Amino acid sequence: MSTGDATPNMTIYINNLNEKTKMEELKKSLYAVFSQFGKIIEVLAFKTLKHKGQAWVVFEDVSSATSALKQMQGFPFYEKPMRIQYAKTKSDVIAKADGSFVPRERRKRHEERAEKKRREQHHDANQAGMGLSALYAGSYGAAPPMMYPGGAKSVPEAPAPPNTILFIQNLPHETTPMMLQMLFCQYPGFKEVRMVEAKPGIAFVEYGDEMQATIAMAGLQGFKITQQNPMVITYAKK
DNA sequence: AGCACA
Repeated sequence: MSTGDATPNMTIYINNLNEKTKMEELKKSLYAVFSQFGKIIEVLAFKTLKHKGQAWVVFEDVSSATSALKQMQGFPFYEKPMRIQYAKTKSDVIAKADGSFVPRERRKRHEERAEKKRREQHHDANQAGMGLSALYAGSYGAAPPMMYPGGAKSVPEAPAPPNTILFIQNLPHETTPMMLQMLFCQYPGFKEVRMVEAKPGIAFVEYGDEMQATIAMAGLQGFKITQQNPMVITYAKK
């Protein structure tokens, strides 16, 4: 039972990203889906052959990285499930901040004539903006692959396009609308929870717009009300 | 598959 490979780190390493996604778009979207777990200091991605399909998200603290890793594991992103690990080493931004940064050997670049920056600039993580429209482009509403250690399987469900209404499945039968409200109202734009008496185990949750619904889905995907019941969230059919 | 520091 491998619990994951690396030891906890403020930075998560993500691979299996869609390599067709353009860099700025990718970074913005990563920022958009991960900032719910805590303050993000930096998002890094590179287009070089060796680093395509990979990214690093640097959080302000490890607990954010840990919940991001757990909650977003396997999350469908540009039509591919994210694979997330802790980064193997400390990010430079962090090392610079805590004084442990030592400049590494130059990469093998024949040209290194300009050593430029001598003052570190602090990235203000607030300028990320809403990059979520990008997410909607890919068909992103399909039921995500469930890979929860609890072993519950997802209910097969036809892919639905983004919607302001989320469809929640695999709830324990004792779930009440109030319980769901407490969970879902944490996310901006929350409007209401609807449950159908005749159909236990499912619910509908509505948000003001699709972007808000998407954030809530990402945040609560797989959330377990009981150990046996990781919730499965998809967009409701229109 | 591939762990960097635009």
